[in-house]
Amino acid sequence: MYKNFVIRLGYPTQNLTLPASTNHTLRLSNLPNAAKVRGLIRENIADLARILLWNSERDIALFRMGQSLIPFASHPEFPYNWAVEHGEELREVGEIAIDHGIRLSMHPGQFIQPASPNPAVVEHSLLELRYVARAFDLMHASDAVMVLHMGGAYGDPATTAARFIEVLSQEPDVLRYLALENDERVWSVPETSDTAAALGIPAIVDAFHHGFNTGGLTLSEALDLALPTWGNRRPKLHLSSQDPNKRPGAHAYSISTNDWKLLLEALESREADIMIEAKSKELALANLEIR
DNA sequence: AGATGTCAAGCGGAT
DNA sequence: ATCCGCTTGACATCT
Repeated sequence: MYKNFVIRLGYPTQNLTLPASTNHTLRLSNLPNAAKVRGLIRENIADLARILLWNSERDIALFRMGQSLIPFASHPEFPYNWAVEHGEELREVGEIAIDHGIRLSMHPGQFIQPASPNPAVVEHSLLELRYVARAFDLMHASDAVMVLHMGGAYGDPATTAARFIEVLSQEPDVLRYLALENDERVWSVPETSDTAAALGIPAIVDAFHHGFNTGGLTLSEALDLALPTWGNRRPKLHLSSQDPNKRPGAHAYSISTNDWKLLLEALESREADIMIEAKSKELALANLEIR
């Protein structure tokens, strides 16, 4: 049914209307309390199921799960084998997504630095990426996307990009889901697209970040470069708007009409899955006219 | 009871 | 040289 839409929309982490969150977590000091951890994970999975059903009733075809779906999943002190104990629950919630044609994603955060010169940071980062791949596997989420920034450049972007490629080329399980997103300071679309191409994976254009760090490209040119990296998969994009009362780069409550119009114009008739990153989460989708 | 500050992790940039 | 922001919920500690 969703194939009828050229543009599909989604939102991250939580639903304010229900309300429901896939990002319930706990303090590290409480991690030894396995009963507490189990309960939180079941709460995240139950809320994910509620969100997926809510989305399906409104033809919302994308959802980004919270990175704490399994809190501290990659931490060495995690108290039990989460993939075994929650495997069936993850399979069941994954089936809801499949049944309703909803594409899932996750977005490991700023501490994930696979190109770090520090081997310990690289290893922690890989553990986190493998957690995401494992969760997707257990959910049978074959079209899911693991969205990642390339992290620091350590004063030498070319060498760092080469190291990023070298490290991740050893991670076939991660590469099946991984996509590289441009950021507002360090890595622009031409750089993420080149790195992604070298790894045989796609690049996500974040239209808002692109405005701060264009790499010399218009938005339209950036899309021309990144969209083909998706091959025959539906391309993913990110969109957000500037909060007028906060520092440059801060996400607004909703999407400005102009930003939406500019992205649609740059896309022309091409299809895309657009993740809407707004403080008002699912509420921000209501004003966006899709084709 | 309610408000506040801190919590695993790493970067780049502002000051 | 130090600090802040990235994002959000949990929760220890305070009033």
